[in-house]
Amino acid sequence: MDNEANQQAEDAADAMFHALADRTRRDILRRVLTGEHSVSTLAASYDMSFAAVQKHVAVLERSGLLVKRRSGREQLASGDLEAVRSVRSMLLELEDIWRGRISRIDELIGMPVDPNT
Amino acid sequence: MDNEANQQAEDAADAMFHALADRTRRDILRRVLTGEHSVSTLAASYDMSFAAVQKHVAVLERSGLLVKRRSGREQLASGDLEAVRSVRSMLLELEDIWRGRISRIDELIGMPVDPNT
DNA sequence: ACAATGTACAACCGAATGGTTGTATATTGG
DNA sequence: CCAATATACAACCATTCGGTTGTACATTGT
Repeated sequence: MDNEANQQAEDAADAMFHALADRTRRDILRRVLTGEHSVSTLAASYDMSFAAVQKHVAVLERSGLLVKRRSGREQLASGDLEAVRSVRSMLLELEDIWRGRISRIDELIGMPVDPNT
Repeated sequence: MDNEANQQAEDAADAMFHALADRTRRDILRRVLTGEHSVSTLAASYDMSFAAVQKHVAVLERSGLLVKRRSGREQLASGDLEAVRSVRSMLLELEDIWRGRISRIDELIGMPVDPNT
């Protein structure tokens, strides 16, 4: 597994988790996952400047979790389901790592462990 | 739905996603999910000071993704599977929002959403 | 007893974050 | 054509972040 691609994967993970680590951005993401919203429409929902919301949208866009589409003077944002899925799969991978510990301990101690849940 | 509990949930989400938004911390989490590791052992794996690694461990601990147990002079860290799961469930919730299964966004709209995939 | 080990934490530093205001540039409606 | 709307982006500011070094303290091994 080349370090090249892994590095890019880590960069992507950094960007996505960082994008999710702010409640305003998570809220924006929830909204744009229900359908397209212009940046102005989104901005109207929060108690902060338009520029601040626009920057949050930019962070989400850079992470790939949100996609923008131009329509006249408006920029319509929508959430990217596949990106959300890819984040979830990273978490699943972590859980699989944990399951690896179970089987090892099972071997070592001889104590049968139930590998479900 | 009380804002009290929701606020706490958002705080927890902030902490967990923030903890995950750093590749060193993700790597530490992978290690401690395979089994217990002392902070020194972990620190030896990275090209940075012991204090830096210790702070990363502290961030993970504050987020709940990592738990520490004292054993003599050592502090043994292990990953908390349930916490990882709770993060994954947040992502699943987002995917459910996309599917339109969740009415959840209290304010605003009932935009019709195409319920496939 | 005491030197070595493992951990915690404070103080500091440069860079990044999350917010602001202000300015510039398209696009639209009348 | 012109004013209003929608967006982008720069400059700035306070705070947080990720790293450092240094100090303090408890536990261990000899």
